[in-house]
Amino acid sequence: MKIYNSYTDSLEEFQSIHPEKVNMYVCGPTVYNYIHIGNARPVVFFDTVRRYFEYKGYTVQFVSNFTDVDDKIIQKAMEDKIPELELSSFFIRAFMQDVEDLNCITDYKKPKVTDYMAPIIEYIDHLIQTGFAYQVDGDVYFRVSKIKDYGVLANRDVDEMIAGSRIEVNDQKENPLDFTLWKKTEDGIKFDAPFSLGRPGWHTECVVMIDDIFGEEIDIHGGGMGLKFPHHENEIAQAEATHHHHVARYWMHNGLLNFKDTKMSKSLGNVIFVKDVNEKMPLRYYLLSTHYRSPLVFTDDVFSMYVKEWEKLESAYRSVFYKLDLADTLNEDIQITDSAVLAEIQNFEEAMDNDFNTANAITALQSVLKIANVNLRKTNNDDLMNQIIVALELMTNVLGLRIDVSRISQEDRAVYQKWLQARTDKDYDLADQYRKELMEKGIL
RNA sequence: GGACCCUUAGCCAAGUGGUAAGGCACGGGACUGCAACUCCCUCAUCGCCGGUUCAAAUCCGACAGGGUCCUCCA
Repeated sequence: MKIYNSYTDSLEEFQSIHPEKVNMYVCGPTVYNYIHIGNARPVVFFDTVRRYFEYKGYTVQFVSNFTDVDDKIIQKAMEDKIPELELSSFFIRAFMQDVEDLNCITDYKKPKVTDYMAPIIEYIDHLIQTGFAYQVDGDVYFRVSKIKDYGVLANRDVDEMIAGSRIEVNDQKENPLDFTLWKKTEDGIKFDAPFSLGRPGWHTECVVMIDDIFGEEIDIHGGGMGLKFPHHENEIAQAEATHHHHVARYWMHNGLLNFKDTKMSKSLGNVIFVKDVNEKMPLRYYLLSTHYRSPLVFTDDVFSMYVKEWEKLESAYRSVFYKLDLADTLNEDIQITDSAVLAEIQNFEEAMDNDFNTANAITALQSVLKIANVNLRKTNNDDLMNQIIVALELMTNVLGLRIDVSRISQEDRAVYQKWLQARTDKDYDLADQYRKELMEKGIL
């Protein structure tokens, strides 16, 4: 399979460091608010990446952090007059609820900055000892000039960045590009370190967590395009300083989500929270409808289109399922042998193998729906119908699209028989009554 | 000031040198007791201009429009 590596800006054949195993880390949220649908994009996408690797037979160790120490958290906590940890734990729970509602796998490791304070301090201290960092009046900065590859990930020329800077230079730094490892603070939660009473910078946590949990370079590091610079660049700089590798073999960055014509961001205030979107599966479907590296535009009209497509998927799947269930011929242990269905599974895998092209994978899914609908009214094709169910399940599992169906109860079966009988009797008033009941349950 | 990205039918979206996948909407049929669902058919020469090539949506250049980033902002 091929993955687009942001570090080299090219499509590369994926080769895991350890056979049959994928170690991946995705930058998680700073927990001071609910997440919006733009924040949900990497969450859903990298969950899908994980699912596909598992489908391919890999064991995936998936890690995603929570940044629970940060200026924004401190500020919000002060506004709300509650302790920082109370605020962050509230939004961690809210995040997990959203993640679960989006049908993401939730049993992954979720380290928090507050759990890693000692190793982070130790790590910063080590950088100072080795000359990669320096202290100025209680603050600690990373010495970027020591890293010769700095700027490779973000594809930036260091000299140009300095020349083009329009931001006021912090004259405490040796070099304007140096970034904060530790910040001496007056307000809010503070931690005791040899440098000062303060809090860590944002860029160190991921490196320390990855080192602690994986103990070596990992296969994949993911996150939003917006994190590429400076966050990921700085992670790499630190890893080069201490571990002499680039954190990950493959860096993956998803495109941002725009709301109408600008990006959706908390600071612009044009956000739609995940928790406020009722149609969670259509949301997931929408987020996967475009290749992950392309920008995605959200408007109500576009979203309603995906709500509709989702309903088509759901209704076709249910129709096939209930057809088999009513005939008592449901059999999900069947082998797929139908050439058309097999071809679509192959298309699906080829799409996913090609840098997780979920847009094309969805096309394969839709083709299976077509096969289902075309054959739904035919008889004596239970075998094919069962193969379709298996194929749909395979695809929707990889994409994380959950369709709720359950076996039809005895009572509903009776209603179904009565409906058929009433139609045979041409008693349409009665038939319509039964039909309404069955439709409300989604059986028809 | 600098770097990078995007522009495919009414809408969403694949496609990276060989004469435009798929979905939604529209229109025309079919099925149905009526309806819903579903099915069949129809629906674009790829922002604009110029260049390279036997051949370009796909490569190069200019222009227009949109977007992101440029030192503690996720």
